[in-house]
Amino acid sequence: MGRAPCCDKANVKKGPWSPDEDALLRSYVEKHGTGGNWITLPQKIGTVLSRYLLRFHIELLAPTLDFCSVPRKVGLKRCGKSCRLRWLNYLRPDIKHGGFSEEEDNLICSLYISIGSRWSIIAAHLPGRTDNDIKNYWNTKLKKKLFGKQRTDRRQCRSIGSAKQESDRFDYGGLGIVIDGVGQNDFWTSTSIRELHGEVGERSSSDGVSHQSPLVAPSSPLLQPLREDSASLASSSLPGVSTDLDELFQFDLVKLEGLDFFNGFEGLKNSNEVSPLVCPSVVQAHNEVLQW
DNA sequence: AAAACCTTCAACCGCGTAGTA
DNA sequence: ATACTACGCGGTTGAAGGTTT
Repeated sequence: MGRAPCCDKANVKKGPWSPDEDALLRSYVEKHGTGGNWITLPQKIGTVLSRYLLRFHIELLAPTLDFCSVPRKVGLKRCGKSCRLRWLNYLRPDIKHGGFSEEEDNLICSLYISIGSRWSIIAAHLPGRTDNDIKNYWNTKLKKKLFGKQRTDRRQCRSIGSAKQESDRFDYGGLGIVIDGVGQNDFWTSTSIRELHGEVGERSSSDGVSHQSPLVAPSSPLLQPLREDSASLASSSLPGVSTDLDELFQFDLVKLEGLDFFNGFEGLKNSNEVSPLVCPSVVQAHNEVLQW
């Protein structure tokens, strides 16, 4: 018996996000926040959007449009987990896109040498960078740079998003409100409209969606003190803290060959101490973990 | 020109952990 | 104490696009 899936795999869309999906998620999260529950977020987005579209239809388009042309099931057909990832890695307003600076390279390298592939901790020291971003950057470029492979300088002209992605789309009333994932049987009937009206009426005051507090920027991990990192390092699945910390800082001297280009690595080759020439925050992190 | 190969990176997967009933 | 649920993390995958042959 495996673990239960986090969502109904058959009814969620996978693959690259379309610009419309991005816009839906972004606007919802910016307005309503996540509500502390990513799993139910796609349904909430659908609920809000359904009400909006129905009102839009009734108030503005009723004289001209057939009710049956109003989409009944709208929203994000995405797994909550996927929404979380998309928001955290791409849509968050404080994300820094684009190439890494030399300074960032150095910091990533030194932190990797110091604490290994704890990408979330490393990301916490690079404002605007995500762990996924740093992990990819490490795996594709920095690792090769560090361990001697020639890096090919290549333009990064990959287009963001997925313009090529196909999906069933519904252009609402030809007014530019485009909805993805509307199938043949997903349109409103007079019965279903009544049902929704009843439902909205019953829950108008205890709605749980419209009354959620607006998004509060998560306490930025970027600003958290290193001590927290140290604590999480020491407590994260490390049964024997001192032993494992020792292992954590056992540098493989073979792997450190070829690091000469990197300021401060000379010291690393000769001892288990982080050279003070390495970025100060790394020294601090290293020392605090050891002290812990 | 085109096939083969390589690189990049967004997204997925599954596991460990924390919180809660 | 136990079971369940959701979150967060790190490893991996695969599509897209670039480069080489």
